[in-house]
Amino acid sequence: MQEAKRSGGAPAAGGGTDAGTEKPRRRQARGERRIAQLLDAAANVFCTTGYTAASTNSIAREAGVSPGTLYQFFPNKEAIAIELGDQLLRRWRETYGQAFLPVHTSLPLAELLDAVLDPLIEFNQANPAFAVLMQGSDIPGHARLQHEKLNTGLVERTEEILAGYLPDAPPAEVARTANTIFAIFKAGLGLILTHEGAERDAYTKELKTVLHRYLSPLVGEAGC
Amino acid sequence: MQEAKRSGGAPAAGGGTDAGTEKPRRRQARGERRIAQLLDAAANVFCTTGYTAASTNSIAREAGVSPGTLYQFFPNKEAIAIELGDQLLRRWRETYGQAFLPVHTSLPLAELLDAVLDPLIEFNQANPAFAVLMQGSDIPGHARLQHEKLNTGLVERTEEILAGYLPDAPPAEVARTANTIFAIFKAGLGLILTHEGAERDAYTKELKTVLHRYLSPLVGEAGC
Amino acid sequence: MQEAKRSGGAPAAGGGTDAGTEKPRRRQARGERRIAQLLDAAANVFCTTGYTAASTNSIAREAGVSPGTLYQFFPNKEAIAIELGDQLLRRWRETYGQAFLPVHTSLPLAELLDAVLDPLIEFNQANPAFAVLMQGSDIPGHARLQHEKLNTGLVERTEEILAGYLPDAPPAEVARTANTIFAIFKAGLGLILTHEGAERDAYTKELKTVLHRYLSPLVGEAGC
Amino acid sequence: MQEAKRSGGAPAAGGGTDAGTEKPRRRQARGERRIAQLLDAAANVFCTTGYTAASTNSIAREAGVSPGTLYQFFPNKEAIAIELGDQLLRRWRETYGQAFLPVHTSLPLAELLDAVLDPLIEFNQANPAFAVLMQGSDIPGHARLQHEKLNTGLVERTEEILAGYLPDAPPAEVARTANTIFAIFKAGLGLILTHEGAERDAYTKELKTVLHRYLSPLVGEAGC
DNA sequence: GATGAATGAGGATTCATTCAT
DNA sequence: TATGAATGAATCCTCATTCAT
Repeated sequence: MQEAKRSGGAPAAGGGTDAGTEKPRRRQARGERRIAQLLDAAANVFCTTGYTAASTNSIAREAGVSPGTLYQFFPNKEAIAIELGDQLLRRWRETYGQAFLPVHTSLPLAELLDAVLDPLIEFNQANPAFAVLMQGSDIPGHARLQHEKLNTGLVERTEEILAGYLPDAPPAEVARTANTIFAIFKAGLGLILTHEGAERDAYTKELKTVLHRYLSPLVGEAGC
Repeated sequence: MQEAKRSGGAPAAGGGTDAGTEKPRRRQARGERRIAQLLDAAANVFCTTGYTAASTNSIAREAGVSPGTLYQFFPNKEAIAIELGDQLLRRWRETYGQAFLPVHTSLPLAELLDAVLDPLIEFNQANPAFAVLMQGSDIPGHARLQHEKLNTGLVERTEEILAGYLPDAPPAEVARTANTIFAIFKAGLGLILTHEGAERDAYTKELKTVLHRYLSPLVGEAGC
Repeated sequence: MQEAKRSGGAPAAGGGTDAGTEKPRRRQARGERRIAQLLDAAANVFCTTGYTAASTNSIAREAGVSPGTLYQFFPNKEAIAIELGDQLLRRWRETYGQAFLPVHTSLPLAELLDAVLDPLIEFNQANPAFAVLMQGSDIPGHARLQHEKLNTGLVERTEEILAGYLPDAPPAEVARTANTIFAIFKAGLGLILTHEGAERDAYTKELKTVLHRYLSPLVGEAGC
Repeated sequence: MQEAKRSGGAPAAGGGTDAGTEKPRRRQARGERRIAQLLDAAANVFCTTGYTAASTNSIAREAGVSPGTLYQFFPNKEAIAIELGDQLLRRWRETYGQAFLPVHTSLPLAELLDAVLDPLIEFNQANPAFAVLMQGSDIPGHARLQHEKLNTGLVERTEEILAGYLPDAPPAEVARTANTIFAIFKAGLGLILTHEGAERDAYTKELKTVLHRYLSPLVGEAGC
């Protein structure tokens, strides 16, 4: 689950390929594991109780470590959320990120939506904390977390794709459209994640329908 | 500071205007005022800090009463949120509710959307706590609050209207569509409330566009 | 020990002499008692462990109340020290303060020293926390506490008396002399309070000797 | 940052000059360096935050080593303070100590004071931790640290000098006088170290004045 | 009904110290 | 030796809730 970073290599001292950059760590094998444990635990707790109600003690307990251990790796609760967001975004990019580059060339809208949404939804199902942090209507002073990292990343990506389809639209309008798309996506994602089985699929389809109908006039496709 | 309301008066019984229907709760006028004070304060505090971070003490302070007084009217924090939701829903119905009944007859979609959304948005601007409680991504065990009251109320209303337009659709589909509409509405409302001036208007328009494009095929109108 | 504030009067509502000024309190009889208890406890704990090592929980425990109760009256540890300092200074002034006014007229130095030091030493023996707060080499950011309250009060008083004796000295020099006197006093007080019986008396005498010899040339008295 | 002093020369034992007595601790050169590092760091931290508020972790961090390393050389925080006091006293003796032996022969008081105080003040300016540990009004159970080491050392030295001047005084009185002198010195030192430039010099002079006036009658000199 | 005092468990965070590597 | 991870009790402080007046 958390072993995504250093696949190969000796467990203690990181092989020999990039010797030199590894000096200031050393005994961090254990530490890295702990960090992963803690982030996992935080993801669970954030999903279960939300950010505000999540206590650092409960995260530590969930991770099976003492409170002090948590604070050896994170200076406070916010830092945990930030690092978790970063990690999820990184993981997202590593997992699906590359697939996006070719996407926005000039696919038909329906296929574009499939290509973009399916991986996102899949990733959110596998990492429900992602949605929690994106939504983040819980996190005090959340603009920092939300817009600087998770959302900005995705909104900007949306803007880029959008700009490819709407080269003539004024940037403010593109931004507004991207925000709207993203808000709709989050709303639909909420419905998808709170349903299961056939209903979940139906809501997935519905989300695509909404976005297709919203966007087809913009990109000059027949929506009817 | 806090004893400003204890005018004179007998401890148990006061006026006499509405005797008859209201007999056993005469001197509850004071109580009603207290409740209104407290709910107002709660609305402010919930908007400012969110539900979880709002403390009952801060609500009492904001209301200018003591913590003990708060607990004379509400058994716990959750009850405050529930009652606030009820009150807002009641207020909503009192203010705009009647106007809805005739609405869903057979207006063109665009006008229906105006007729439904404009009051809702207006009401949410005036009562931002409404949005907070609707969104409610803060409130632990929120399904109870959300779906039992605010949302259900509005979603059901949406379903009713929708059913008027789609008499042949299976109920499950109507429900799903209503949920989708409502989710989109909340998402758009979030954008609207977090922007101001021209941007706010633009997002309002965008929300209507989204819904119009989503719904026009359903209701058999030309959307293109 | 802490009943110095409202000697006479009914326990609950403070007699009738100053009716009118008592409104905004009401149930604070209990509260005042608690505050006194807490300040007493703080005095003990500060004396025993010093400011930094004193924990708010230990103060509450010493006072026989829960931590929460402490925080109903004091926002934090510093506030306790400040209020304790204020209370001690107030008590000092109430107890001996008036006696000082006539003092500095034109007593012979030896008698002035007796008149000033004996009450101060006596008061410090009765209220050892006074010395702790004066010394205050413990309290972080202590300039606020020390110089604004306890010390300033006494140093200024020293300056005034001194200025009476040295009308021609430049103010900077008077200030320096006052600081020196006060520092010597605190040093001597430390010795006095850490000894007992005959030794204590001997150190008291020694302190007076030091100050007498230091000051007699200044005030134009034969010191030899 | 912290290894700035290890210029040439082994500080205590290292080198090779006195081989023979030091045989079994060859490779302790590293250890000595570590200890010096740690004590330096402790001195800084104690000066900055005081003993109680200084954390062993912060000392280790300031020294650029891990907490575990610190505990390889010191069993606990108190031991660090004790060893630091010892080291400072040793350093004091190495630097100025010898000069004292001839001092107390029979200098005039004013010159004696210069001869004793100037180096002490200078040393304290260079090693502010010395004053912190001497004062030590922070250190819980400080009698141990204070009187067993720093202070005793200096007080005893004062007693010796004093006894040279007052051969007929009873020892208890000599001890009391020495304590008084030392207390005055510490008080004056506090004033000196908290002022700068001309004020610092003025307070230095004032301290000498105080002591001169206090002592001249004792040693049979004309103080007027 | 109203007040404000009282509670104590729980929150985030730190710290002296120990342990595995 | 040195490291840095680990601990858990203790720190300050808050909070929902209750109680005496």
